[in-house]
Amino acid sequence: MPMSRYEHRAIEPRWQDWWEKHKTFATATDRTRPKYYVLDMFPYPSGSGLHVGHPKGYVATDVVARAKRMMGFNVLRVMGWDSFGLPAERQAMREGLHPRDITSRNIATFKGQLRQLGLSYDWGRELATSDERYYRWTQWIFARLYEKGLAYQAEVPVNWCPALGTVLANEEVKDGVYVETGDPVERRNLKQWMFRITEYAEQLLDGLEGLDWPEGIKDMQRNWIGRSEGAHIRFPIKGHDAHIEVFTTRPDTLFGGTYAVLAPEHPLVERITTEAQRAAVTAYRLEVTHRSDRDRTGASADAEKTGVWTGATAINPATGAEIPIWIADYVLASYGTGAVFACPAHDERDYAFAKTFGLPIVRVVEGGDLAVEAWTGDGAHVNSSFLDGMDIAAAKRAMIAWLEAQGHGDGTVQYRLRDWLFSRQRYWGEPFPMVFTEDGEAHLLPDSALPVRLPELDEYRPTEDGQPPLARAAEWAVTEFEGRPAVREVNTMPQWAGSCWYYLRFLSPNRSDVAWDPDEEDYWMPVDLYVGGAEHAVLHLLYARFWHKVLYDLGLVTSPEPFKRLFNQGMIHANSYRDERGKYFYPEQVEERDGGWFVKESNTPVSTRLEKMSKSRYNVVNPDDMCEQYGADALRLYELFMGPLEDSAHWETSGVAGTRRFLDRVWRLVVDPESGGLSAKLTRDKLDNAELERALHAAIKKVTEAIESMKFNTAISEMMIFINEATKAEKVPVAWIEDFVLILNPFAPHLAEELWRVLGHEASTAFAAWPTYDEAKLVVNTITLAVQVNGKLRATLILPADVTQEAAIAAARADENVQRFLQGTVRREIYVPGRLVNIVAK
RNA sequence: GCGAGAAUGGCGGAAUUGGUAGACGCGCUGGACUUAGGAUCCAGUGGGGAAUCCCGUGGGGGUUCAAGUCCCCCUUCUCGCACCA
Repeated sequence: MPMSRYEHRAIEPRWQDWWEKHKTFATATDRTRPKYYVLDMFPYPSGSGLHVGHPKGYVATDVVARAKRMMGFNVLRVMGWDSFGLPAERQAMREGLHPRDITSRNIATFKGQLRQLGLSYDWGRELATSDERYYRWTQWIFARLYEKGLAYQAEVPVNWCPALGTVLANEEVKDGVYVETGDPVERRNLKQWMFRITEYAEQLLDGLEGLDWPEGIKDMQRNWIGRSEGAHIRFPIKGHDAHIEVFTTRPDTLFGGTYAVLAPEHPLVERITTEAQRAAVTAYRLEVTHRSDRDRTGASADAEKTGVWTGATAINPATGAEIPIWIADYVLASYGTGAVFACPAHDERDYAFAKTFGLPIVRVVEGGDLAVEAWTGDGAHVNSSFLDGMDIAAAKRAMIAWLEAQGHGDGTVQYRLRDWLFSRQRYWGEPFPMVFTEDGEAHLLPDSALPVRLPELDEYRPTEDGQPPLARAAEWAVTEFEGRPAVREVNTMPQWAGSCWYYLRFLSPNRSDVAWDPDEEDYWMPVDLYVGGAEHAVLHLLYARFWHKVLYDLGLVTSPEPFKRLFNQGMIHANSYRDERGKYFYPEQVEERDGGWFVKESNTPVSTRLEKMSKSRYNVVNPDDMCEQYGADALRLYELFMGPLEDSAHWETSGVAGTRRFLDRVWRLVVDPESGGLSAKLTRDKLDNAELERALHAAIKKVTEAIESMKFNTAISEMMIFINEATKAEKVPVAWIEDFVLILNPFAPHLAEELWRVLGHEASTAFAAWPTYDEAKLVVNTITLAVQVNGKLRATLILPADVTQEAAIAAARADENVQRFLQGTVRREIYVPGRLVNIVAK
């Protein structure tokens, strides 16, 4: 039964079923072709489903995947679920269901939504991190890290979030609140699992060099790792058989060091505080522990300083002078050695501190005005004995050499990166493969004991005495280890764990004997293109690189870096509407008139602004509605046509109507409205229409290049130009339309498949050969030459493309309008072949 | 405060990287076909102007025959980091 109109509601589900039935996108096993592994950052399957912002990256990778298949690559294109995590646990508590049920329900929603978009995933490789067939291997990798000495337990001051009843990683806390929910976070000392990611700081830094990642993301990682070169210097403490070890990046300023500062938590504080100062020190330390993180971080270098003198003094090894030892919370216990020497003349923080407490300021570098502020710029050293006259770089080298020779210190490298806090007090996460015997010793379970399954619980809150929820599973927790009674670790792993290695599990997701097949790994890795949001710039991407580097060192993977190329798609924003009181309204509740926006029913004025899409802002656009009304192909096209993929974009549903109109024009060009067969406009004859043919080749070229450059918006506009020209043309050769349908295929696959059938082809477009363009066809035989006089456009001439410089200039000078402006002597004539002539006159 | 990026019609955005600014799309205006159209097609659409002209890429300077593009200064916005010694 031929169809005469473009009925996306019939076409799209039909092709989705067809692809599924024919396993069109099952990953090829042929190893003779080049491979291409294109990966989306897999989503957390939330309860609210997808909005149109989510698929932007998925559509982009789908275009790449589909085009690469047509170009002869074996493509690995997969999707899975980052399905452990807090929201499912909270939703479970609200609804009285098990997080597992919540999770599978949410996954079904997400999967249905993705399926509607016609994304060419190999669903046979679907995985979920909360599936025990998956997390068994997450535990297995933990075991490898533990064996390598990279996992350890420590009593550490942690970010405790009372509202959630869990600790959070440093990266998850900003300005004293949990970045996801805004709940306040406080400091507590707890025994936690840590990863020695700091041991890999240098490698993680160096590895960035060769990666094809956005420079901004690489910078953020460099910044996060925070390598700084400097020195450790030892200051003997007067009257104690002990010394303070400080870290400094400015050993050259040692002669200006007039006091030392310890972090309030520093272990030496207790020992060196004098009786006279003890009360003040104790009070200050207490005050600091009560001070929230928000107060303590987030202050700038010149912020007002607090602190207390310990009563003790140290000897400056350079000057031999006695300097007071203070404690102050501007010195962080967790960075460097938790102690600094202060050179107030040349450090903003020390300057602010010295001014507050009237401590001496001694200049050792020329420059600036110390009466006003610290001088941190370069200059000749003064008051510095053997350093006098040197600039900073030279003085640093000289000082480090001197310290090392005298045994007072060493040149060293320090990282800002901290060890990774890896345990959470949650239920819905991976259990650790660890037990503790009665002596308190931790033991790694053998691989044969994996997976350590989550026990069934009906209550996911922490216990009354503050233990993690797993402590409620008494029967589960009590076990034995090598015949001795033991208890299981009741913390679980953070959500980052599963996403650290999922790209490897996709290689052999159904193997129960190995985490991944080494041959598959050798063939497919590294990921050729990884697309996702920039919000994962430091967290997920740094953690995953860390695990990968460990696996590389263990010989378990063959590539030192997991993601060769990274691309961050921008977010989609939409207008939101709210009244004075902050109440939001749905777009269909408001209307625009007289230059303002009003609620239709009440005439209440509302203000509009562009915001991130979210349920609470009433500005979410649902892809299901778009698929229903305009079709998945139109939606896919609009997602990419909005603007450069990396930019954030402003959603306008009318734009989807625009890409839909384009697809309608394509349809009408090919399909006869009466018969449903080929349009009479199409011809099997050869046709001499250089303009149209050029437009086709321009489109093929642009689309081909877009697969590498990811500049899909301009590629789509080039396809539109071809269709506009073809619509105007009397006749269009079938062969040209066929090429066009093939380049359209990655963007609008349902329509392309349908038209491909109408054009008489039996096979799917999925593996049709990618059209090639001919540079010769792109050459035009006439050029439009811009003619300028003194840089101003005075005429445009149509000339043969092979016009000589002389002929072009002659034609330009002959032009009537040019003549009018050509007064005075011609000083110069500039000719840019094929583009313009500029005549410079008097 | 430090670091990175951005600013082009009513709107989203193009511009071979120094060579006709505004491609393509949205929106808008007019027309055609229509009982009707939120369908389709055609024409127009940066501003000013009768004009073959003038002005115009956040603002100010500069380099150049020629600047959205290069250099200097400023403004605004976005993102990241933020007492890391």
